[in-house]
Amino acid sequence: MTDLSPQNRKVLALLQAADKPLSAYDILAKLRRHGLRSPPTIYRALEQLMRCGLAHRLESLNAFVACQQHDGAHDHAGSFAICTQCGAVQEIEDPALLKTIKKLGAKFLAQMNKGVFELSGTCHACVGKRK
Amino acid sequence: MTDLSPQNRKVLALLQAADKPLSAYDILAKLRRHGLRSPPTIYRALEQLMRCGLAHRLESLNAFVACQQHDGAHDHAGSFAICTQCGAVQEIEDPALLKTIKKLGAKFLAQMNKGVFELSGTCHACVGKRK
DNA sequence: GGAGCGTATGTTATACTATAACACGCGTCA
DNA sequence: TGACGCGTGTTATAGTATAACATACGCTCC
Repeated sequence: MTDLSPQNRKVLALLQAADKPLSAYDILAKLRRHGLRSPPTIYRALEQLMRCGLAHRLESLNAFVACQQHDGAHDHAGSFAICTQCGAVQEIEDPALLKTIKKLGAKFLAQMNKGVFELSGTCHACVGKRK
Repeated sequence: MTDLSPQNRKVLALLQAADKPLSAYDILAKLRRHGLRSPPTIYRALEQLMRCGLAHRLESLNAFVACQQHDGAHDHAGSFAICTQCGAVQEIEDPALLKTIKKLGAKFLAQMNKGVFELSGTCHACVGKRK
C-alpha cells in the first residue's frame, strides 16, 4: 500500500518539486520522455497518490499538489488557500475547521466521503509585490 | 444589475426547476430550441447569474445550481452538501462555518475572493432507500 | 441625424480535462 | 500450467471551457 510503482514515484516527485499546482496535462508534458505518455497513465498515478494521501486535487483549479503535511496526519480533509496571483498553494490545517466539517457532514449527510475546502485570493507576499 | 436578459432568465428558470445540479452542456441541450445555441452563450449567462449571486458553481461536479437562499442573504460563501447517490444538493448556511472561513481567509490570504466548501456523501434519504 | 461607443449576442473553432474500452506482460499461487 | 490480479499501455472519445472574431441594438453627444 505504501510502496509506489516507479511511475507513481515520478509523478509524486514532480508534484513535490513544483511550487504550484500542476494539471494532469502539465505532468504529462513533463514526464513524456520518462515513460508516461498518455493521459490515463497520469490519471491512474494521481488516483493512486490521492488514495494514499500523498497528493490532493484542487477542485477549483482542476490541478494537483503534493500533500504538504507530515505523512502521519492524514486525518485532514484537504483544505487549501490558493493565491490567484502567483499560483502558490498552502495547505490549511485547522482544528476548528475540521470540527466544523465533521459537524456539518453529520448534519447534512448520513455518510460523508469527501470534503472540499478551498479559499482563493491574493497571498500576503503578492500584495506586497503589487505594482 | 438586478435586471436579467431574457436569456439569463431562461437559464435561471431552468436551474431553479432542476432538482439536481446541471452542467453547462445539460443546459445547452435543454435550451437549444430557445435560442441558446452555443457554449459561450451558456457560460456567459452563468457568469452573469453567479455575479448576481443567483447561481453557484459546484467545483467538484463542474455543474451549476440556482441559489437556494433568500435573495437578501448574499453574505454566504456558496457552501454545499452533495449526495453522490441521488444528486441532490443542499445549500449550507452555518454561522460557525462562515466565521471559520473568514478567519482562515484572513490568516492565509491578504485578500480573499472566493471560498469553496463542498461536502460529498450519501444523504439521509438515500441511506434509507439503500437496497 | 449620424458618428462613436458599450453591451449583449452569436458563431466557429479550438483548447483543456477526463475516461471508456480494450490489449499486453508479468508474477503468484493453487 | 493456467487462471487470476495488477500494473501498464494505446487509441479513441466524451465532457468542460474559452479565444477570437462578427453582428446587432440602443445609447449619448455633438
